[in-house]
Amino acid sequence: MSDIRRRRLPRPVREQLIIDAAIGVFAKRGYHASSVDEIAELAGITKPMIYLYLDSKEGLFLACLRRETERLVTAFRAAAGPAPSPELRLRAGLLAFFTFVTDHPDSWVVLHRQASELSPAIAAELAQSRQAVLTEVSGIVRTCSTEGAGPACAEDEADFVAYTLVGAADSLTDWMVLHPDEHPERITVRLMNMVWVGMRNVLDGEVWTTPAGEG
Amino acid sequence: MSDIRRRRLPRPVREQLIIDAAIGVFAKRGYHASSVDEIAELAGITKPMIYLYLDSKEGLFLACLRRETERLVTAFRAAAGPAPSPELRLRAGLLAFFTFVTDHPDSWVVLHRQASELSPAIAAELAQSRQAVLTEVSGIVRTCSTEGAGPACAEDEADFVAYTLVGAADSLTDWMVLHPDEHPERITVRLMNMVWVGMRNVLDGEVWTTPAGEG
Amino acid sequence: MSDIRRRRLPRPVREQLIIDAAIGVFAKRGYHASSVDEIAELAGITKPMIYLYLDSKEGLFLACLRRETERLVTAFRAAAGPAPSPELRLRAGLLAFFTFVTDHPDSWVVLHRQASELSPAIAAELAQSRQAVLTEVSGIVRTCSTEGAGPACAEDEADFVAYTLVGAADSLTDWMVLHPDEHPERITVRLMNMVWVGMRNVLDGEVWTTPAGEG
Amino acid sequence: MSDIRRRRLPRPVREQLIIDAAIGVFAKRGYHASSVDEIAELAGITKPMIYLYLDSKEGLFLACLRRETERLVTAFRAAAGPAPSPELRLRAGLLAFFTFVTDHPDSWVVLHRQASELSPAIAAELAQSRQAVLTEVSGIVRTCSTEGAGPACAEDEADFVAYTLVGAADSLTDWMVLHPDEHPERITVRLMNMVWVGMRNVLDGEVWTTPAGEG
DNA sequence: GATGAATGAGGCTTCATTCAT
DNA sequence: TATGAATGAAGCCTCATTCAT
Repeated sequence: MSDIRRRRLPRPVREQLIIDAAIGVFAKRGYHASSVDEIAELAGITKPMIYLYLDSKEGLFLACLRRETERLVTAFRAAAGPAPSPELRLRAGLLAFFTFVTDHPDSWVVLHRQASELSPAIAAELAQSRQAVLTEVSGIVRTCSTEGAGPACAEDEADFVAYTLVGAADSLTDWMVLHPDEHPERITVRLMNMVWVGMRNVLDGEVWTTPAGEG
Repeated sequence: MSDIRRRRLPRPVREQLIIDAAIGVFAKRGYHASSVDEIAELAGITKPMIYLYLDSKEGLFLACLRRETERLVTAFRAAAGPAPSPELRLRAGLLAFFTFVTDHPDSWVVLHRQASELSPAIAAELAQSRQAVLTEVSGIVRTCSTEGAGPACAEDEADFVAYTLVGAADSLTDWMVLHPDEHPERITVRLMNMVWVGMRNVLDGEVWTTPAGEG
Repeated sequence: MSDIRRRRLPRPVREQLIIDAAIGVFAKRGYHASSVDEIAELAGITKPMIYLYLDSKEGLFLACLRRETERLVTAFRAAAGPAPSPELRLRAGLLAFFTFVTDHPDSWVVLHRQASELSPAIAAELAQSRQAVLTEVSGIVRTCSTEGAGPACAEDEADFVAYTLVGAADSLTDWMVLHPDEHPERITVRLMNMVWVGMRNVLDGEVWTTPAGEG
Repeated sequence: MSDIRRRRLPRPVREQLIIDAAIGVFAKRGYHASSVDEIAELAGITKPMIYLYLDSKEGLFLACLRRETERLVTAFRAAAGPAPSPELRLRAGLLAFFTFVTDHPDSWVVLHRQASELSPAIAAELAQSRQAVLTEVSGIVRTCSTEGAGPACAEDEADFVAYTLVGAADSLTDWMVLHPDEHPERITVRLMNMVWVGMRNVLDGEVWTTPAGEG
């Protein structure tokens, strides 16, 4: 009885419902191919409400970006922060990431799979969003080197490792779609296996050399 | 005489010019935000020619995809194929990739940075294109395990590693933009350093375990 | 106590405040380009109040028209009525007009500078408003002829003169903007200088003829 | 046979037809209340053609403004230029004006009866258009003073007179609508009668004074 | 007396695509 | 081989107006 057609909701509630709907459509179609009409219909209201609350299609997309970036970063920090060692922090962060992507696949698509076609304002926000993720990862990575390496050099190396990790994790979200039975835990363990040793090599400045006797 | 404005070119030549122009525009704006008008102007002809030769905007995009996929796979194979060991094949392949991206950044954007917004036909072709890259990598990876592991299992593991590698490499193309002085060779070495050891652990089925006394 | 934010004003007061705001917006933007939203905001209330009190955007504009027409006509009559001779009545009327326009430029813009784009109801009211002004002027003009000319004919001539005068005066309001130091008195005198003699010629039925030996 | 549905006209021809239609609609409804749809329908084509040729609604309006301003100014000059005396030049100019308005009433409405609601670009063009008319009139007026008065002062006076004349003439176009049997010649003569003498007083710097024994 | 929530309708603009030459 | 002319469809956005409290 309390849901007499969920009409006349207070603004903050409506806004979240609109953003929910928008994420779904933006993820499915991409920014340009999404129509505000479809988002409005999915949200159960009419277009003018979207423009009243979120200003424009661009404003709507930015709102999605901001909300989901915050959610992801929060989840990542909450998981990685309390862990007692660099190794476990990285493991916890990766697990949080794969869990987030498993639970909110649309959000991840909206955050990281938009093409290069976006307006300056959106491109800036998107870059910032991606940077926020990289910053979290890089922060952990910097604490992972065996020795306490020099700061400037270490920063560059840590960035390199962070890009590698984020790219690998992103790509593995596609692999997950092909292996729906694999749990985030398993994937995390495998990725750790794959990068943990080599990552520290890189951070410590060790250099791979062409095997003896070859090209 | 030679500058009768290069009108009346034979069809195959025109087609390549059109595809050249299209890749530039698609990379800059993304599929949906690109207009056939702009591509026609950049190619120096009128729209009806595009429709006559490539059928539709979709057909034009597919042509771009196919040509560039073939170029990339060919470069990869030419580099990796002749190398005498798995390690060197992987190294050569990665180097070929980073070199390709450095030389043809637009092509890579068109191939791997298009949003999820595309029509079924395009989405299929794009998946196939990405799969072609993954197949090459996976093929090499499968020869890298220390022991000759069981085939079925190995295939899955090799795929996992391939997704990781392609994702890492893709992401590192962004890192390259921020570090324009780093050459493909340097990046390849670093990436090898980072994954070579761990990759073989994964392929050999070794399992990372939570460090003793934690979690 | 007096600044409980002036909420809950009695209806007649609120109505005047709304009309004040509306005149400003209508003058600045024109009828169609004005939005009820902007008027409501400027008036310090919400849109439903405007609809409650003035019925519609059209009703609001009509209310502006009526109030300002009455103000202008009243000012004109008060000035022209008591003067002892036709000449002085006309002079006083013109002075009242230029003074009104100086003091209430928005009102005059709303009254006489709206495009032809208005709804029938508004167009009718606007025509009536302009006619009210013309009627005042024409009434004075009719008393200005030297001789007591025949009525029917005189009426037509007086109308002609009235249109001329009102058009001239209207146009001079633009001239005033370019010459902000000129006072209404000076302009009135000049306009009188320019039309007084010829006006009476026209009213007396004298006909200008092409100068001898030309055309 | 040559008019197999007037389709596929060359661009310059189509453009003029579009402008013709636009003037009609803009005059009837005003800029804001006019819809590009209606203009397209009246022009016998579809909207995209309008945008292809004239860029935007604003561009379309500007094209109307420019074409009609040029026509009016040309007609005015052609009439006034050759006349042998100031008086006759003014008379010829006024006659050309009233003839133009009679023949192209929509053009005049578009040129001088648009409200204050227009975009900066349009407002600027409109001001320029009105100024062009005033400049023509003012140029003639300046030659009308009895004596050769001082230039600077004379310029100001001439402007005053020009504003008066243009305003009077504009207003009389409304009067003409109520008196459809009056020909431009008659109106011109009357207006000359009304202003010729007084105008020269003003230009010569004579000052009207309140009649003795009054005020 | 006053308002926050909501909408139907319509306007400007652009795009992929085709026709006739 | 090549193009100027033309369009159907659809998208973003805004506005006057009303409902429920």
